[in-house]
Amino acid sequence: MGIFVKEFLKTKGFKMTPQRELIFRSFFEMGEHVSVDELYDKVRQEDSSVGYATVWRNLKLICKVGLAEEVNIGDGITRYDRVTRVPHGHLFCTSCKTVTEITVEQLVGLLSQTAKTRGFVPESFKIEVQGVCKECRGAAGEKDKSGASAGG
Amino acid sequence: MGIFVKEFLKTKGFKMTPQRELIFRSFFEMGEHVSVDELYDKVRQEDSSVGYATVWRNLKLICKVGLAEEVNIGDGITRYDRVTRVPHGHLFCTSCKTVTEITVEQLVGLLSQTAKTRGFVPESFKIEVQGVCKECRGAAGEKDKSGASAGG
DNA sequence: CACTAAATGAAAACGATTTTCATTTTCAAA
DNA sequence: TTTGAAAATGAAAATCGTTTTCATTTAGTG
Repeated sequence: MGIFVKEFLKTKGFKMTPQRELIFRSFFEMGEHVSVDELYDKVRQEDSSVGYATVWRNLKLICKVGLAEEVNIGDGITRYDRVTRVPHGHLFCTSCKTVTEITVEQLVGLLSQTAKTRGFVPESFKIEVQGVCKECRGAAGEKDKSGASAGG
Repeated sequence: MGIFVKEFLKTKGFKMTPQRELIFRSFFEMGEHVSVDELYDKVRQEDSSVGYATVWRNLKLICKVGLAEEVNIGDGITRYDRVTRVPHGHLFCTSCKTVTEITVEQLVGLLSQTAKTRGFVPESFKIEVQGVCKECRGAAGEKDKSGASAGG
C-alpha cells in the first residue's frame, strides 16, 4: 500500500488522509466480497472515530480508481471485490448463502461434470460482461457521466 | 397465459384476480430485464387503479413459482427475467448503460475474438452460478428460509 | 349464500445508500 | 513556515427502492 497508492491517488487529484490510508489498507487486508458494514467494522477496530460515510466514500473511490468493483449477489447488499484481472466466477449457495470463488477453468469443469469436484449442484447461472458497445465507441466522449469505470 | 397459469397457480394455493391476470400478462408481454417500475407503468396503462405493492408482490410471485428470476446489474434496481432455461449472458455497456442479451456461444466468441461480431469491447465479466453446495446437500432441510428459489 | 383464506391498495416502515453541511485537513505555492 | 483553495471528514438527514402493515375487498370452496 503506502506510498504507491498515495502517489497514484495524487496523480488523480485525490489527497491522502489518515482515514483514507486506514480504509484502503483495511480493504486490501480483507478477503473478497467485502460490504461497507464489514469494512466499517474493521476500520473502527483501529480507529473508532472514522465515520460510516467516509468508509463508504473511500470504498467508492477504490472502485473509481479501478482497484475494486461492485458485486451484487441479490441480497440487497453491495459488496466489493478487488480487481484481480484474473477472470473468475462466484458460486452462490442458494441454501446457506455462502460465496465461493472459482476460476473460469473450474467453472467449465463444474458445469460440464456436475458435482464432481466441488459437490456444488448448479441450478442456474448468470454471465455479465462489462464493456463498451459499438455505438459508444463510435460516439466517443460520453464517458464522464458517473465517473466510475469497471476495471478488467 | 390465461387458463394455464390460473390452474398452475391454483395447484399452489394462489388465487387468480383481475389484477394478477393483468400483471402476469403484462410481464410476459414485456422484454427481459423488467423492473418493478416499468411493469407498474405498463400495468397502469390498462388499469390505473392497480397499486404498486400489488405489482411488486405479483412480480415476486412470478419468481416464487419459478417463471422468472431476479437479475441485478449493479445499479441498485432489481430487474426480472423470464426463466428461459436457455443459459445466456448480458452485455452491459458501461457508457450508455444498455443491456444486450447474448447466448453462451456468442459469449465465448465475444471473449475470444474481441469486437469482431458485435463491436462490443469487453472490459471485465462476472459469472455467477446459483446452486446448492456440498454442505447443504448433506444437511438437507434448511430450504424454507426465503421461499423464492432460482429456476434454471 | 356463507365462510375462510388470499389478495388488494394506500400508506407507513424499512434499510442500504447517498447527500448535505459545517468543520477540519491536505498540499502546493508563496 | 504561512497561506489559501480544494478536498476530505463526521454526523445527521435525505433519498429511494423495497417490504410490511392494516383495513377492506375478493376469490373460490362447500
